[in-house]
Amino acid sequence: MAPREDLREDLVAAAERLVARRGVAGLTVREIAREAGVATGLLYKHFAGKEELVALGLYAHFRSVDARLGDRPGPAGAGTVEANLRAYVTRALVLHEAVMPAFAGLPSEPGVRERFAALLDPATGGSGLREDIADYLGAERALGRIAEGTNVGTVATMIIGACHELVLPRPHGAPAEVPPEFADELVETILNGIL
Amino acid sequence: MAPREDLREDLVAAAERLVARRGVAGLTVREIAREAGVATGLLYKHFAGKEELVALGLYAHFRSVDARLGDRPGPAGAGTVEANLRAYVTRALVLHEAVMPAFAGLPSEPGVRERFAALLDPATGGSGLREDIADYLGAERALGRIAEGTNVGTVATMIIGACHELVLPRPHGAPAEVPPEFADELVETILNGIL
DNA sequence: TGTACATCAGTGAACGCGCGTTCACTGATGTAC
DNA sequence: TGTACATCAGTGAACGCGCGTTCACTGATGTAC
Repeated sequence: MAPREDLREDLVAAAERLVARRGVAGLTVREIAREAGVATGLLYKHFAGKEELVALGLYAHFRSVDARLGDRPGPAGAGTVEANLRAYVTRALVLHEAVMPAFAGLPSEPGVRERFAALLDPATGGSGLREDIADYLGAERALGRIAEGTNVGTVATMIIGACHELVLPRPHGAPAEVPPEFADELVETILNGIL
Repeated sequence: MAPREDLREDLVAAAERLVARRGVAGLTVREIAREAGVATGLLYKHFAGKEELVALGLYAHFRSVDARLGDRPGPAGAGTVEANLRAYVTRALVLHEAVMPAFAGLPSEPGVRERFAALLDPATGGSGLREDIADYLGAERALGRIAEGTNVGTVATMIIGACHELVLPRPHGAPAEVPPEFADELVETILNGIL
């Protein structure tokens, strides 16, 4: 039989589709092989085992969503801080909505989590967006466009955390839907406070 | 053999200890039975199955942590808004730190999640703390101690989300440690903004 | 009080299942002559 | 070109394992006489 040179990529792509569709929890090698249209055993000719393949599929999904986000907001100094922050909030919401279901099952799969972490850029550690926001705010602070005493790390955590929280599945089934004015309200509060 | 009247409670307590120690992911009925000091089969004389028992153990853990938190901050109008909010942030941090590891595996166990959700007060839906904070802020707003236009739901989401985010396990192993000044910084930003 | 029996809380080996993984096999292709 | 053979990508039944669940059994207790 003729060798398929791209079979490794096909298998990763199959895993990626399944991860995007149903998350890492409960995936089976038989399912992935069926999705790729090959026999189960073939998988072990290309990967150390299920965990490596699933981690690669998850990573591919993550990268794909990240790439779809387009250019980063900013740079600092351009436009208004308000508009830039709103763009970052929207970015965080889209990222979390697209990626959350896939990641939900990760804590139950320590092997996959470790392999996935090893694939991430060690510098950013996978929380790239949080660092992006903190860096952006640090630059604005240096330009004097936000308060001197601002703790940019805390603010970045608040923004990411609020998006995360909003998208998180509630105990009763599906996550609450995101109110359309959420990004506006969030940025307004961050900029002006509530006093 | 003499019937043990409190065996049902013993089994739930055993499940609670294991859930608190290692989370819901990967628990086995044999483990729970061993922890309770009884034979595996006995479990099925008291519960519909593993999922019911684990859900009850998780609920007991949740209630136990919640009870340990003590009285709610507030009421609105008393003390300063700053001090009250700081108390709520501390409360949210403690709750998340104590409860997060146990809940981490829930998305992979839909049966347990459903049974757990059914145990929660249908009114609060398990996000009781978020509602508490929103209610508190609503009352302060009515008293004129915070800005009239404040969207209390968004602010509550930001507070809970930031605590959640901070406590969440990172891709690389354990969660980042909580900086001691985090609560102060968070409240300061919420109150005054960053402009 | 003593004895025979019924009850039933509790036991734990056994069952069925689905999983990740292995491995003896297949058959199309490339090569030697 | 035709033929015999080696190669090796790909197959999928079979294996071993751990799981949730079941069920025939045990033996201490309560009861009847």
